[in-house]
Amino acid sequence: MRVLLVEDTEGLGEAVRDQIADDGHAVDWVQTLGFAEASVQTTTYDLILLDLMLPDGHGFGFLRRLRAAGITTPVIILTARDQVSDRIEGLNAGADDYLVKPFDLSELSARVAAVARRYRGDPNPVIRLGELEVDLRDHRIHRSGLPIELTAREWALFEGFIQRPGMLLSRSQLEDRLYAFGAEIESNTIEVYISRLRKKLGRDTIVTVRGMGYRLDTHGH
Amino acid sequence: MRVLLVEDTEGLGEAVRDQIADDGHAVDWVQTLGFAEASVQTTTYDLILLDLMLPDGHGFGFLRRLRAAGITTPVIILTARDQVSDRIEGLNAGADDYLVKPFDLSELSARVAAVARRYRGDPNPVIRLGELEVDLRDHRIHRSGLPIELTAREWALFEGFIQRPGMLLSRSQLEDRLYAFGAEIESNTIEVYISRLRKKLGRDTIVTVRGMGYRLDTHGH
DNA sequence: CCAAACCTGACAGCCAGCTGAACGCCGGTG
DNA sequence: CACCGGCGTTCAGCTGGCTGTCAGGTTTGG
Repeated sequence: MRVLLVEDTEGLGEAVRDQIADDGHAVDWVQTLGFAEASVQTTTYDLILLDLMLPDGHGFGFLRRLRAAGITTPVIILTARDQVSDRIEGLNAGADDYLVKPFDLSELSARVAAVARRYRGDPNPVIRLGELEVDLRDHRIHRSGLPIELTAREWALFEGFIQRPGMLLSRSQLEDRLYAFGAEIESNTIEVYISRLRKKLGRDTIVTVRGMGYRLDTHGH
Repeated sequence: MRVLLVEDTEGLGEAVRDQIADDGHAVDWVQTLGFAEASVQTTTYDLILLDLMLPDGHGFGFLRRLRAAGITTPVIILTARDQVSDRIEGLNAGADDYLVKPFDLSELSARVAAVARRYRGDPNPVIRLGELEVDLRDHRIHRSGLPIELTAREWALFEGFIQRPGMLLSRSQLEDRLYAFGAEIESNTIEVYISRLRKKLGRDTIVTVRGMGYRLDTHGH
């Protein structure tokens, strides 16, 4: 998918861009409504991620102009506040979904994936990994035919591995998946969850790369 | 099944047409109410998918004229998310189901399949689920042979589970079934209805997936 | 053989979810 | 017109299990 990210905050913008790119989408990142307008006129996007408070105006106007111009590209709004009126107004302005900052990156991935699935009409993808069968949509896992229960956090972490099989994921990347932006964690929580996942899914499922991070064992052996 | 698709948006129309065709149905796609009226006069359809905002008028008028003419063909309405009151009005006008754009194509397939099952008088228009027998067409449920009464809301919720047995449904997905799209952010209404359904249908019928949503227990126990 | 990095069992606090109860609204009824 | 019963929604108290932390053990690399 081709994604336009409209976000003026440096740190957040980078994190979002990298995450979406890692998910396999092409991202154009602009920081003002002016650039956004120019981009949508020259390029056809499959999804727009739109921050509302921007240096040169409010995102609603941009969204309304889009819709008025007959552009039906799905739009997910990113906003700082939990203002209910914002949410309703956003949906009325033609937004498709809504993410309240701070959000964690797995949440973002999930929403973007939902749009992508809609876009491609993809059916339910079941991934096979050694003796594991993973149903991404239904959040179900079977190991040698037996169902395995994962908690919310365990799933969020494991999903990160599944979506990037064999790729090295640093601890901070994994932390960003589990926790809202900025809310860094002090202790060895990631290690604990890795441990819990290994206990449930098999010792060799996740491989430690000492000093670097973890990766999923794709040989599934 | 023979399906009439009334939808003026090019991209969406194509996607829907292809999806339904892939499901093995014959699709006629028209882009105006005028063509739609002409089509229903010359052909008998088993299902009509109806967009509401069309270049030559609003879909409700068409739907009402259909019903007034004694045509009982099932109608599924497709509409944008910003028309909150549409759902209630649509159901009053004689619609059978309701899909909010943008929707998942697999979601569409599920609803169409539900109609198909209902319409064809399938060998089993009654779904069996453990000790439950569910009659989708008549909205009747028997548990171990004894009739069970569900209220409107309870049925709306339960139907969502029945149409996608075993699939994980998030709270917001379930809320979307009960309300066109309200701001029902802070309330445990869904939990209350889950609780009531469990009381009527059996504790194990609906399984909680903590932090993620609910799913129907397909093992029926 | 040492230090750093990592693993994992245990545990207390907390939060998501469950449910009985109450309230207001609506349509039907006497 | 007042009453009544059913339905939808909200609230509050409760509970179980998830979560994050720590401590002590184990592995790895140099």
